[in-house]
Amino acid sequence: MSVRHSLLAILAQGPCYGYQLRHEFARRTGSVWPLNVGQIYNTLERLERDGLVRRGDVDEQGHVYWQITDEGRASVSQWLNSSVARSHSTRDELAMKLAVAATLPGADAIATVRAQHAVSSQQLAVLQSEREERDSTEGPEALAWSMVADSLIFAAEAEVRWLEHIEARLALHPQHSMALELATERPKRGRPSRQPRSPGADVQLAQA
Amino acid sequence: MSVRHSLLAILAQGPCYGYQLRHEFARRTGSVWPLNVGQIYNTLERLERDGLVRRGDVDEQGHVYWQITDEGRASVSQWLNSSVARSHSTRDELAMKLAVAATLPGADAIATVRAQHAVSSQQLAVLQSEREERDSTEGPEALAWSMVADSLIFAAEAEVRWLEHIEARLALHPQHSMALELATERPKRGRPSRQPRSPGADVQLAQA
DNA sequence: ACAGCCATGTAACTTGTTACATGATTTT
DNA sequence: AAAATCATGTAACAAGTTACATGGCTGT
Repeated sequence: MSVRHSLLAILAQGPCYGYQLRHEFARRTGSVWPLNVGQIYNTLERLERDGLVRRGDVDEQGHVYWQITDEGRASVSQWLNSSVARSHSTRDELAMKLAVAATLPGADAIATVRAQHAVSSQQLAVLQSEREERDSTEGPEALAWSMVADSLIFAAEAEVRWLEHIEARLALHPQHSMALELATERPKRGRPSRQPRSPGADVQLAQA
Repeated sequence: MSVRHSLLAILAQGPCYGYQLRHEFARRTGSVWPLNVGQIYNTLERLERDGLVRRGDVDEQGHVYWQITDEGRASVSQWLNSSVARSHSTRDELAMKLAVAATLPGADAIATVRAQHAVSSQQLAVLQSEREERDSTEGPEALAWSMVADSLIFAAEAEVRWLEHIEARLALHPQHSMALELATERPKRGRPSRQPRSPGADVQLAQA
């Protein structure tokens, strides 16, 4: 929903045409999240379908200017005045993956965590050096970029710290103390337990 | 992709039926990300379509057990052995929103940041107290939960710190030093600049 | 008998995302 | 003339998500 809302918010500043929108979005987000041009036109059509935007004038060059509607303006205000609900709604890909991996009897969770740690640390270092390089740059665009960059850095730092935290935790426990076998007895309503699976038929998740 | 992969990884442990998969997923992720049952069946059908899973036996109770294929096993291994690419691919909803908001001349970015800060701090506090409450609980499920909980807490802490960081930054600068008017001159290829917009026709983004 | 959970499934829909077709203009 | 960029659009698809229909079983 964030791309959609961002484009709408930009349109609240004044009519834009497709390519211009892409440019404005890039300026405001430091070009961190590249936007496929096609997505702009898709999003515009969907916004039009929802009555938040309408096709406006076409200039001599053939540029199609889109303008926001009153309903669209209201939607932008609502967006800016509401807060982003995190935690329980947002699914964190990495947390989900590592939680699942850690509870998989066949998998080597520590290796997965260590590999991720190497990559995440590297990414963090890249972000930090980029940040330092551009620190001297001035102007509103640079400010916008540094805001986004800081967000990435803060998030990456937290990620690395979390990875170190759980690595230590996993290292403490013997081998697979988090391993969860498939629950054979159903939670409620007594049902006949499944025939025990043949022991060899289990996972072979050796790191390929 | 994470739900899909998680379900497949669980199936690598042995055949499961739909509801069971939901239960196993919940156990492994501390029930933090509730999964609509319908999504399980959708995902299973899509995994089947992609050859990663096949319909297996049906027991006396009518439970349809799904089993992973060799291709599916390969996919799980690949998942576990690859790292999650963050930063440039992942779009952070909040970072994107606040970057856009901060560059919108009509919007009160500081107010938006402060409102978000209140909500995020509150959410962090809730997470931390939940974490403390459950700290004494034992067993693999509790470990799995605490892993996910820590991830949420680390991320929330980073979010709050970032919000404080940018609030200070925004407070320093006069009023709208990050404001970005729509670029009237196109970047390259000299094109006639658009007729200047009428001054009153601009945004009225007073907080509703 | 009835409410509620277990269980499977289907249909519709959302955003995001990419690949492609088409043409104008501009730079080299 | 060729290559690159600007610009608009279309078609298809992925993953996630929800609402709903349909039964069976179970506890009260």
